[in-house]
Amino acid sequence: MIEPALRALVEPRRREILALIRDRELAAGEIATRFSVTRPAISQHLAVLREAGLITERRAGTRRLYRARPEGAAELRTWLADLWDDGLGRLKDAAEDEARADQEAGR
Amino acid sequence: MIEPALRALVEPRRREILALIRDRELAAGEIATRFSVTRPAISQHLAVLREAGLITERRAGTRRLYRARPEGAAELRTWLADLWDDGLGRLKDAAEDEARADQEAGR
DNA sequence: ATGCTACGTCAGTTGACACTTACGTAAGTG
DNA sequence: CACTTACGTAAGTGTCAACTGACGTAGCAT
Repeated sequence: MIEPALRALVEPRRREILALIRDRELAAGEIATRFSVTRPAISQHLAVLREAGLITERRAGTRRLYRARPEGAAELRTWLADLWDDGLGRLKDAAEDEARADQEAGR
Repeated sequence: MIEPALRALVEPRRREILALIRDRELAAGEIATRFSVTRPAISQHLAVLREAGLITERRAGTRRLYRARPEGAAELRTWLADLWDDGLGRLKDAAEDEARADQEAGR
């Protein structure tokens, strides 16, 4: 399930949206005014972020308030950690490889 | 510079490639045989991963050996941590500046 | 009911991306 | 030298994602 999150975070505007609603709630329209794209575009971005589990939606009257969802990033972070940090000797091995590569390159 | 890394990781095959060369070196051709796509496709994936700083390339004769580069993920992980855990709002302000600049530029 | 506000959604266009085939190239082998 | 191996690169194609403009809808007030 990390794929939707990664795909959501690739878009620069979606990352900016996340930063905007990281520690304060904002309505869709308020978010849209901060960007140069049209309001429907922001609405679609919010849908992508919501389906990725990265934000929460709360309805208040005619408005919809959004906020970043911290748990959404947890899965992504553990996946990222597993991909590289698993096991202990990997960094050492990589360093040895680089040393060997430098040597063979005649540096 | 997190954008190239994110863009590289969105592709499922590139993530599989990374997992393959996480703790062992592999030649481009050997990697290609593990997938159903053609060898040039894998070569293009490797170029994307290399430009994102996620892998290292080492030439040995006519072959090119690839391996995951642990440091490549460090930047991505700190960015991910800052996006949610940073209590000071520095990243948020930066994003707002970007959004405002984007808007004022009329993009 | 009428009107207004703050949204989401649909339809269509454009640009980016992954893929294929064909070609070019550097390093080793007879 | 020619020949093969192990690659990267170029050109073209199909697909998907982001955008715009038009439309539909829920909530509130008059």
